[in-house]
Amino acid sequence: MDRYEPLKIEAKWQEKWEAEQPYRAIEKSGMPKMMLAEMFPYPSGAGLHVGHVRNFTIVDVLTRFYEQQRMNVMRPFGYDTFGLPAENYAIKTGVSPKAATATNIANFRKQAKRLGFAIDWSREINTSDPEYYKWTQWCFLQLYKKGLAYQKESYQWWCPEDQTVLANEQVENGKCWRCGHEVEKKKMKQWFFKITEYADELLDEIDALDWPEKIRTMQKNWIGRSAGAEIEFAVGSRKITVFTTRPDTILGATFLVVAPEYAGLEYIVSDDCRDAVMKYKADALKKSEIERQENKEKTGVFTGAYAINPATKEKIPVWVADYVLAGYGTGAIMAVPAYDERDREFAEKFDLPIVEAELVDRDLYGTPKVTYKMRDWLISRQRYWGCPIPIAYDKDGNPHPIPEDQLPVMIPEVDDYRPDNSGRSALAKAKDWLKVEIPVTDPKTGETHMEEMTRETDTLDGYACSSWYLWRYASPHDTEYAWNPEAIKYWEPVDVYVGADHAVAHLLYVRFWCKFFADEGFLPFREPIKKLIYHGYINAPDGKKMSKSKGNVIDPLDVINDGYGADTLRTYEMFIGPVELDAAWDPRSVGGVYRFLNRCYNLMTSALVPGPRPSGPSPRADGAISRAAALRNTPELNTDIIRHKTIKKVTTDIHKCNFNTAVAALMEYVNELYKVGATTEDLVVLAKLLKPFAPHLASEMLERLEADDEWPKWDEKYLVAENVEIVVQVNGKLRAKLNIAADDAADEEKVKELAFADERIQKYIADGVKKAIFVPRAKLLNLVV
RNA sequence: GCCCGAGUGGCGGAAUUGGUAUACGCGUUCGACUUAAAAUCGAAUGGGAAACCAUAUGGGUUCAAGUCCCAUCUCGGGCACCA
Repeated sequence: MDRYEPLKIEAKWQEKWEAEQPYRAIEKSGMPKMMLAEMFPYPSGAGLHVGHVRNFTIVDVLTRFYEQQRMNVMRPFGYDTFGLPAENYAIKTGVSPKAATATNIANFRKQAKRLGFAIDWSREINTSDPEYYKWTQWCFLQLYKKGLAYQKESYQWWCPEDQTVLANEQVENGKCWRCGHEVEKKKMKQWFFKITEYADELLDEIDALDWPEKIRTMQKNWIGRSAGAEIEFAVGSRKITVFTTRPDTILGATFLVVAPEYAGLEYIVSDDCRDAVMKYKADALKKSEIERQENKEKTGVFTGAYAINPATKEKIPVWVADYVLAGYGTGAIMAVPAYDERDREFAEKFDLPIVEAELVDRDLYGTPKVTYKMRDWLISRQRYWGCPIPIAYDKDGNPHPIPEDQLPVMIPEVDDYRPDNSGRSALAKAKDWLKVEIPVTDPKTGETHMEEMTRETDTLDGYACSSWYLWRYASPHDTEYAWNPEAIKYWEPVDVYVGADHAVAHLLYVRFWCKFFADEGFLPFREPIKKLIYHGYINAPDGKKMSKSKGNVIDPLDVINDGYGADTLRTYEMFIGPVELDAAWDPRSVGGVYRFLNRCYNLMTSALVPGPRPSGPSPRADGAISRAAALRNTPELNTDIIRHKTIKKVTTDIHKCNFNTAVAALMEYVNELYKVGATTEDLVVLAKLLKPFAPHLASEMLERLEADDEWPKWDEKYLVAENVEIVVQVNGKLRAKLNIAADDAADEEKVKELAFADERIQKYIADGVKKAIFVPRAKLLNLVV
């Protein structure tokens, strides 16, 4: 007996796809293009997890859906390979990050192929490949040339465990996003990208994007624009400039507060207060972010200095307190305890005056100023396994860019991957590599000579590598350009981008780089991603996060190899719930999806067997199929209506990314076909609609049915039934359903006549009907008694 | 604390502009097939004997409310001294 054996079918089709590579994307002018991508994975040693499968399957369903509609589709694939896990593994085992990465990529590729994704494998990229990071360095140099990559000495987040600085976006609740260790503040000279240059545009254009509101709100909050004013307060011969959003409250400003890290603090502090202020500053710097958050009790000390309020001309004291943040505004505020809750709390604690003053004109004493919460993006990392920053220093310590023709700056081979104790990465251990000859032009004579310099030993934040990879997909092997201008013009921006993480960091950085490279004339668009699908996580059956330590991890490859196959896994993960919500894995529901695919297969085989239906018991298909077969071809029971209804439902559901209800509609269709019998046309349509979810089974069905996979169209004429059901309510309650001819259903008088004559209705309307509301659109009649 | 989002059967979840609540799947029960089990197929499945009552709770608007309005409770997410 022919039965559904997913592992056999899937092996057959995967072999065929491997040999034929049918998903190559080729530019075809005049043909509408559709480019789709997932947030490329970090290939860990553990292999694919169920979350990857959800992510990649969403992209695959859409890819196949558009491909079947004969759009010119590109669905590339790549690996985000720099980062701490590979480096820490190297420190522990001595296996080089390069070798470990190669092994992990091979495993990921194999597993992705086992899931049957419609990937153009010729467009595979890897951020730690020198052919790739050469261009990451090129991007850095473009930003450097325009002053958007710069060095600054300031207090930075430092992770003592990973021995590296971190960007603001990589500190979560005062802890390192990678290892969870508490972070500290450390004063260091570091490289930054000037993302704040684009703060306004990043904010203003976000609402025009087809992105989930949640992400747009998070980005807006992160950028955090506030309009206010800067006001100068004289302090002896010096001055303190404060930022305020309420310059109109200046008459109530009874003291100033500066942050502990405030740059001019040591110059204004009086001698008798100096010890107390310096001690307070030292304590504040030592405090971890966690401690600062836990203790919101106001603390602070008087500096001994007084400022002149420019509005009242009164002398007001200057305090230092850690509730004022060094990095925001000017690091100094005018405290108006009558209007600001925090200032009031501080004033009450330290017995400072609170004055309920009148408001003044906003522009009277200050200059208008817009401030952002977002800071510039700190990109230096004191780690080995990253993209080297293409910079060298002369003997005076001045930075010089590595000339573009010397790229890539290769990562040197070392024996020990540990950072050295001086706060430098392991790159510092490659003594020969450190020395480099850089051409220097004398500004006076215009002559160029070579000068020996020392290379930068910091590497770039991995987010830099992922800030441009979507463009590399357009021309992944180009040796002349980071992205080929013609290819980028055809394929991009990305039409659909799918992911579950990086709401602010990555998704803000790609927008920033896009705007910069558009300004430089390298990109013909200013937003890189048209539509973003942000899907939920898949949790363990107990609803908790899957984790190795809890032992509740579901391995997708186990699900496949248990006999369910990739089609069941894929379809299940689309059926699991609304795409944007988290879902809990349910092993029994996986079985339900398997049964559904099995029913699809049996429907086909029983229809394809010529002659009388198989009789008697059989392993998978028996009586009901026979009955369905017996009903087939009986003209009264044609399936045109349900077929067209299903085409419409599945098509519109996929457009709306309602994958769970699309699968439900297919299940409903199969259930119907089991009852009334399937025509060949029904089976072909079923296979076509099923293909995005279960491509192996669907391909097998289409082959046996000798049909192509072109997406079917529905015809509205089949959706208009000859008879319709009219709902009759009495006082809003369902009392009867009338099955009447479609022509009569639009006729109010006719419907009423039939309803009044219906015995189920008569008993409710014996005392007369006050009002009758007929809604043809809803096919509903409501009688008010 | 502030800003969003969500509360629907035993469970995951469906329900155009307000218009038949509970699609689909799981689970459960019964039946067919089988020596038996599994698998498969079929039937039933919100509660209640019924009238009726049910979409977190209490009000409101409406001929009609899961959907709109007000209040309350619970859960989830984001931000968190941003002046």
